[in-house]
Amino acid sequence: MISISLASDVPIHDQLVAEIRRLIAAGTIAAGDELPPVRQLAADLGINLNTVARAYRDLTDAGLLSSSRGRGTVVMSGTERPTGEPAQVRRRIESSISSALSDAKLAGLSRDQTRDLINTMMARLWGPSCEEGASP
Amino acid sequence: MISISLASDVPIHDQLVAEIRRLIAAGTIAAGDELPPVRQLAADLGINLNTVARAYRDLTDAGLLSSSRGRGTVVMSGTERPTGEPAQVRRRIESSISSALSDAKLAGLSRDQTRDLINTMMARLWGPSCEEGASP
Amino acid sequence: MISISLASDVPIHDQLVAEIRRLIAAGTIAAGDELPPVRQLAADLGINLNTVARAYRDLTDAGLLSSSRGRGTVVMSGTERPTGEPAQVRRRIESSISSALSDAKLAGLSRDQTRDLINTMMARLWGPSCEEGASP
Amino acid sequence: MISISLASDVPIHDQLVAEIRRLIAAGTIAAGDELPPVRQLAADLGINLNTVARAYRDLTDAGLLSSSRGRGTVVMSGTERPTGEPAQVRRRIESSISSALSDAKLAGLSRDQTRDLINTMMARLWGPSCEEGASP
DNA sequence: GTGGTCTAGACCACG
DNA sequence: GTGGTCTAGACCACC
Repeated sequence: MISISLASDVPIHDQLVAEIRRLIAAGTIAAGDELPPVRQLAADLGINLNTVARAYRDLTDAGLLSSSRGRGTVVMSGTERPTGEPAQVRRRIESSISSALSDAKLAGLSRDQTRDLINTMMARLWGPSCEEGASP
Repeated sequence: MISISLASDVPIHDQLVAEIRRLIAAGTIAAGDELPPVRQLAADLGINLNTVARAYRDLTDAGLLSSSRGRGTVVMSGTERPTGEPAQVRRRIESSISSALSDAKLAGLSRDQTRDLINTMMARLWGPSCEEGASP
Repeated sequence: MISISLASDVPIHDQLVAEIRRLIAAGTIAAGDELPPVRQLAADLGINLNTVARAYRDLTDAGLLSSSRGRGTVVMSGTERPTGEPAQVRRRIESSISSALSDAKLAGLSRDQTRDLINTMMARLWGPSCEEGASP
Repeated sequence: MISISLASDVPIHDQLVAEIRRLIAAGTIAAGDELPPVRQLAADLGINLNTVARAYRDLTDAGLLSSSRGRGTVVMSGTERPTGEPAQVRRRIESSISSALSDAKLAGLSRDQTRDLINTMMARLWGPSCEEGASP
């Protein structure tokens, strides 16, 4: 369920963070669900314990996970997440999307390639769309 | 041309980096173009000189800018940019988009809200689309 | 009696922990006293049940509270609290105060502002001081 | 200049963070100053490289330091620090001081002991006070 | 030289 | 069993 590329130049723990965030956003893992123990996930992915621990810690600091010794790591309920004021949230999202799109264009992707990529990934998060299958 | 929010919780230099990346991706500033001196940009935006310097440095590290004493700061041409292998690039883009979409969903944005936001920002990068609106 | 700011960037459960610690330290709630059930406190404060539960858990882990099913959550007596060796305690306190003062100075508070703030908060914990004001 | 206790139950990297924050707040190290390389500080303190690296990273994330490969770690200028809105800052400080005072009282320190301790540590941050030497 | 990352393996505290 | 911390030592990328 979690896919990691050891060959990527993106640090493994950052990839892990992104993957877990994606699973939470997609609802694949929900508030209260337990994440696999660091040792097990590390073994499954073939990476070191500390690398997983760091990803868990980063997400705990961000308020998405809650881990405690002896009790495992669970997904926090949505209300626990410090989102800040609506305007701030909006800005943060815009900044995040702007970066992603600039990344794509700078890498040479065309508008349509980028749109396809985004549609694919939105489908993974929100479920398949009714709009995109009909027109092309 | 560059918009910065001092109230945002996103670090100012990160906002600057995102904005400049956007302008480069959009072609508003092209390879070889000179960026304003750090002092001038800092004064224009009402922010600290060091903040601008750090943004320039981050972009220089990323290979998008080239600065040297006396020559100012210029945009590198696309072909000089170190992009890495195609598969790596693809992964990096996917990772970037995945994070942005997860951000949006975790912040409570609906699929349509996110789609609208993306369309707006794509229009700023690639020009207005023919699909989403009839007027332009 | 407990004041929480939803707008603050300090995690709500951390605010709750600090507030309850303050009430215990001030003697407002004493050893053996029962704390309100998580559901009630959550409803009173208008926050999520899990948030209160986590605060109670953190305090239980720290040895200040004791909760068990059916008995509710009660304040532990001071003698039962695991404090560690005197030297360790001293170090921990110093570390805690050092952090607080550094926080204040880094945020731009002057010596007098910080002193006033501390005096106010000491008065809430130990009762009004004879030194700082003539009236009480 | 930096003092660490290996015997303390406070994690070493947290002690390091607190110490460096203190030095920055006290002005002992100022904006633009370079911190010792991770390897050197680790050797000086007799601890591991990674432990120092983690402290540096935590402070970098917090916006107090700026480190980049090959260039060392420097203290950020005050304007770069994301402090947020005044009201938020005030709340954060209050929360920090409240915790410290509760710590002290719960550990059994008297009002006077706590006051003395605070005066000592304020003197280290803001310089010796004129007020405290005269009366007792 | 610098910081950043990852691995391997150990110990601790908690439940 | 869990997560948290620390050590030792390696490699990388950057300057």
